[in-house]
Amino acid sequence: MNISEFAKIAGVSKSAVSRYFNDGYLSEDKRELIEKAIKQTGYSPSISARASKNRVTKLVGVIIPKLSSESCARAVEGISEILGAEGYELLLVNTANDYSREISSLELFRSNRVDGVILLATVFTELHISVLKKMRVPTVIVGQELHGFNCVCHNDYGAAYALTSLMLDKGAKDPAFIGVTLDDLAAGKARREGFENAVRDHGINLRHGFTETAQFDMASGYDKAAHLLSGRIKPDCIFCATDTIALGAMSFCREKGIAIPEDIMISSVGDSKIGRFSVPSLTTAHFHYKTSGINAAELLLHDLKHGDGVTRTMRLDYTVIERESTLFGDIDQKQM
Amino acid sequence: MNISEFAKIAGVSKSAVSRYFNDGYLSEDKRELIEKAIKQTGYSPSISARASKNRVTKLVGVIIPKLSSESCARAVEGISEILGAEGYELLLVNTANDYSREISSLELFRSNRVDGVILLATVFTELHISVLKKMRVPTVIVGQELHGFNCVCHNDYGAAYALTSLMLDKGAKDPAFIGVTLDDLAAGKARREGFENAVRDHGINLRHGFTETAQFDMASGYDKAAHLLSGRIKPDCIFCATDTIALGAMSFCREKGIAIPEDIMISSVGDSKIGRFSVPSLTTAHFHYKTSGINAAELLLHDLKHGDGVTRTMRLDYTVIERESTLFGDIDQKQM
DNA sequence: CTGAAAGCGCTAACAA
DNA sequence: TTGTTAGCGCTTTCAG
Repeated sequence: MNISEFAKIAGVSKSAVSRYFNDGYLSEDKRELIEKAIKQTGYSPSISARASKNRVTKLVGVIIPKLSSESCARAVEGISEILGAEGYELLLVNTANDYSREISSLELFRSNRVDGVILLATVFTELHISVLKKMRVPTVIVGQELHGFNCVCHNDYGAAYALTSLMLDKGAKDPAFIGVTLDDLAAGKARREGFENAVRDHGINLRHGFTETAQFDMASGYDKAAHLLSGRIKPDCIFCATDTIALGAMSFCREKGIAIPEDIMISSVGDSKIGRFSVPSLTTAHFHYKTSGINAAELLLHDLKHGDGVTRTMRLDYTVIERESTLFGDIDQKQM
Repeated sequence: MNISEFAKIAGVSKSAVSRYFNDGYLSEDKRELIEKAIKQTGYSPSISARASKNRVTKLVGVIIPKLSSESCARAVEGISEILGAEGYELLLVNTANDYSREISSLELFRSNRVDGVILLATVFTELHISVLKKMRVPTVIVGQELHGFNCVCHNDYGAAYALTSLMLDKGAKDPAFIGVTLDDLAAGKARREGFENAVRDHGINLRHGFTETAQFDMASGYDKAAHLLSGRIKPDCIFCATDTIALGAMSFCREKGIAIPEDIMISSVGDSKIGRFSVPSLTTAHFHYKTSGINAAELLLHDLKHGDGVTRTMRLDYTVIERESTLFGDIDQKQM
């Protein structure tokens, strides 16, 4: 059923039908005729054809590294909420941590198919930046900061600094660090700097060999903790770049009978659900992932409506959540 | 930049360009000319215009109740993996548990915009069914069984039966149940029937008042457990329809000093990550959510390629994972 | 306010 | 193999 056919059934002209579904410069009579015909036929105009004429798809491309990661899912929920309310739909690409797919998806989105793009970013290569520069649709980056682009990011440095300080203020003297690749400027570099500066500002010398670099998974956290805790001299607190890594480290401690927090304190960033239920529960920094999605969507909408060429960076702050893994004394006082 | 303009630059005809991007019935000379021009201009054909001609969008609509739920995320990952490999992209709608949005999304997808639809279903109303019947594009339902439609579902009944039996075989005599609305035929009705039949088959009379209906969240699991455990006569095992509910119930027990599994055994369905790290860890049935997404995508592709009008139902089996919450004796033997 | 007609960017049938 | 030409279904002038 196309517009001509439908117009014939309704007894009006094609243009009248088109107007009905668009601006609506139409008399009541025609309007009623058309409505009646819609009830009969169930006609609805072809979105593809409309997109082809208008050059507006009402689609936003969303590129994410891993859908089953809690932070990603939350951010996408936020994006979906805002964009959905404005009549946009999401074209979702799950790269499954294959960063080359980020590039190819960006290229796919570059000149057509979508009206805008939101990229949940991890690592930026030269290629990323060159493709991003060529984007012809508004684009927002979430989770990383890249000068000259719209960004919504988290205060990674601050969170790491605060959590490390928390442990040192509680009397830890020999801190260690398990981080992720420094290629990841946010989760890698910024969190490491936050840790290191907190240590330095507390007048402590970071011991050589007390800095590890893990993958983004639990097994790796386990291994790195094993390495840190195998020497003669052992750290009395560990700051981990992610909850997942911390959970792996805790798993090692539990196995070896190393008491948390008595023998060693542990904290990390992310506030994942599991950290609330692990034993001990995990001291962490909550990042407002859903909010970051919401803000990214709003930034994009702004650009879509009045693309003023000005790029904006928005940094969301964290909330420290202290739980058992750094809590001396009243262990029963578990926070959820 | 449109095809005519580009054809002029490349020094070939429009059709040659079109052929280059499609079947490729083309001489090497032309091919090279076009490739050179692409490098110069970065031209790529408009997907919208192509969709408008072809009536093929290479888009599949995916409707899900809650993206941040582990099971959903995993299923979508599976879908994305298979469909992505075939050049399809996902149009994702997150209904945020608002079931009326399922209807409106289905209607949106009904006649255009997407080539096919995958619905992660929860509850079927009359309206759902009537809209589903009117779908003009291939549709696959995941997580529920609905006669006359393509379905990929889980063995809810069997999992509930198996877990309940496991607890009764270990000596529990007085089982209780915390389920969800029976409107949800899979997670609600089938799991409840699995529980009840296992109880009956063990020659046990289910005590009046030992059947509760909760929401899909932890707080509700907590409340229902409180209710079950407040009477004079207390159950010695609880089967919960979902891990989330079980975690809530465990939280109540922990607070009241009720020992799991010594005083009461608990098991549930889902194998969520948290259940692996909770204390005690949770005995559960693993459902292959990602596989269900993969199979749904494959079913859809089959229909897309040679829509033979035959509807298929695929039921995936479960794997029982026994952990501490039903494990007497060697409590240290924690399974991850 | 309305309908006819031109045109969006692309594909496909056709004749060469 | 190629270019010309006639569409796809819709929107948008442009007269009236």
